[in-house]
Amino acid sequence: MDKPPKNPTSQIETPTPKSKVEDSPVFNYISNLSPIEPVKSISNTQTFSSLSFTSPPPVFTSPHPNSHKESRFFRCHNFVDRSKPLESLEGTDFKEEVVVSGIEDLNKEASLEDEEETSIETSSELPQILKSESQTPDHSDSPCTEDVLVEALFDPPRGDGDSGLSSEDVKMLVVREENDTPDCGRLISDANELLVFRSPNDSEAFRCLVDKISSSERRFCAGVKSTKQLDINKDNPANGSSNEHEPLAILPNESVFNLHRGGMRRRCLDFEMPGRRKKDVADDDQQSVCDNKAAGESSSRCVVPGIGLHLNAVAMSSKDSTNINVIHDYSISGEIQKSFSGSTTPIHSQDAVQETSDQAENEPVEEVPKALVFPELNLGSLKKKMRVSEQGGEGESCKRCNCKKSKCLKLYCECFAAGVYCIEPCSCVDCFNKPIHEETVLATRKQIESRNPLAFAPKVIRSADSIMEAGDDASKTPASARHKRGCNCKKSNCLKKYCECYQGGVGCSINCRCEGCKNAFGRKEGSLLVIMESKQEEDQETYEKRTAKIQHNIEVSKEVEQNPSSDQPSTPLPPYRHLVIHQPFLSKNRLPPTQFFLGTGSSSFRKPDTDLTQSRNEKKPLETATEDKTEIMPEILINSSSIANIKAISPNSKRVSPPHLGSSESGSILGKRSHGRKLILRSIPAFPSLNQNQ
DNA sequence: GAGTTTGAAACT
DNA sequence: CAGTTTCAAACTC
Repeated sequence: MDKPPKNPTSQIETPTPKSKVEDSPVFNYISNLSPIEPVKSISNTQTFSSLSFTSPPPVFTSPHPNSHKESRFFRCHNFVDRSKPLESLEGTDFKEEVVVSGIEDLNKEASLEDEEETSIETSSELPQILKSESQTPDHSDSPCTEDVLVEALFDPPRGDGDSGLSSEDVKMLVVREENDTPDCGRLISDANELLVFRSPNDSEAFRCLVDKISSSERRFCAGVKSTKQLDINKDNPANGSSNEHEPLAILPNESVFNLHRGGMRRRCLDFEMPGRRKKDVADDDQQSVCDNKAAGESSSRCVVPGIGLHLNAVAMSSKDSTNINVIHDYSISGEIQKSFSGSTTPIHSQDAVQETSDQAENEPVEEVPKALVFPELNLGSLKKKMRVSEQGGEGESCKRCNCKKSKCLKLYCECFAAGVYCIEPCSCVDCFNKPIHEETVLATRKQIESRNPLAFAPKVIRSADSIMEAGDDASKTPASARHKRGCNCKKSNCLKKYCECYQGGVGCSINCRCEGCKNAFGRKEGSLLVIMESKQEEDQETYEKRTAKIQHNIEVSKEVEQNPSSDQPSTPLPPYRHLVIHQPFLSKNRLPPTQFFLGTGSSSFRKPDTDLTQSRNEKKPLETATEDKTEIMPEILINSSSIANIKAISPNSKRVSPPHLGSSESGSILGKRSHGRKLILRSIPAFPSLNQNQ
């Protein structure tokens, strides 16, 4: 707030940039190619801004988390935008979107699973909204379906409880949309991609990550909101005089996205977690939203399991992974619909019902869920959190801190680090990380960001590649993700949560300075190589199996699609799906499969700016990747076997992930990698990074 | 629940 | 940039 160091401009610029961007030939080109619209550019800026909260540029810099998701989101939103110009958004439509988005956010935070489930359940409303949107003439294009799908998936919340929509409804929607749009296939694929991205990032961390920031912002915003309504640019969704939508409404689409994702979730989480935060008085609005949603839907959303605020991956990783998985299933492109109709929906729905049983979800999904969940993570830290939070699902999601001396204004504080306000459950002393001290929080945040622009970025970045990775092991491999900076473990051998890599469910990478690394998710050193080698061995052995499995899964999925009635628990969602889903997050303890090497988009971490751009770029590619998914898996496997070849291999240039084996994350390498990887961009030729435009 | 261990974050 | 200190989570008992 005080002074936006560098980036502040980005926020401010957001408005202007749009025009510029739009005008630019590149923009036009892009817009033509992809569903992305001008809004997108805006969104980007906003999103970042949102991330940074009101002003913090640094946040923007931290690209990863958000960026991935954002880019995708943009699309979705974009689509919305398309249908409705920003202005229109302001109108009623806007509310709808907002609501949806808000829901999404919540879901994301909570957990992808919930999202999906909720989406299904709650979808009743959503569908309508979606429909309306989809109906919009603009959408005739593929985007519509995509958006719709995406939203549907994410939407969750609203209300519902609902009920009503069950997997069938969702299916209907999907189908309907598909029918509507000729390009359904593409759309679907896109949607899948989008979904995929979200999920991971979710990290992500995407989802998270990013999400974290956004969420954090949201919280902050909540606090701020009272103070600032005007700051549209900033993000402050907070304005929210009244309900959710207001703040959101204020924000441009992008902001909305961000808000939805991040802010909404966090708030919800916050509230939820504790049983509801009291703190966020300001958040009341938000709460109302959450509550509404939660209440309506059942707290499930909010509760959502666990999702933690933390965006970063850690907390999320475990559970989220499950969620993500689910999403992925849906997401899986073309097949998504199938999946919906097929096992997935029912599964999810079931899960949703159980909500709490995120893990349970897995059942239907098959392996993924269980595998995904980090055993340790959940057990360990979650334990505490769980305890504190108490509640069900929520508990975990929200992180609580126990700061005694830092006043929750340093990165020592998990809440602060996650970009969220401390809430009741926190046991912190002299906490300044509250809406009441918004200014202080923001100022502090800026300071920290000034020192390290990526300070608030998700620690664990999960690249799309991760998805790819999956493999049979998918459940196992978390690898795709990498820790931003790497760990420095000396005594824990990277086998305990002391290790951020391990905690995040990712393997150690070159960036790590750990000693005696035994990270179950992947060792460093040679780890990459080692892993690869080991993997190669496995791969050779398993590769065939995996590929067979994948194919089998595909077939199954198809069958399932054909026979929707039969849920396939296992769901055959194509293995990839599972894999992808699984992988992104923590896959079980296992390892890290080869993928890391690839790219793991995460790699980008180190260099913030570059990373950002890269990451963004990567993200895009990721989207494109969806197509490849089916192939990707195999490719991945292949890669694992012969990473070196990868680059050369990528024929279409689709995946050019440079195998930086070692590089997995290394910053310098990262940059390269990202480039390589991202390539794919099918729809998008080469996006100039939107952010960059900013 | 208290105390210890650990490693990130912050500081010098 | 390296070394040290501070801090809070993770872990152990």
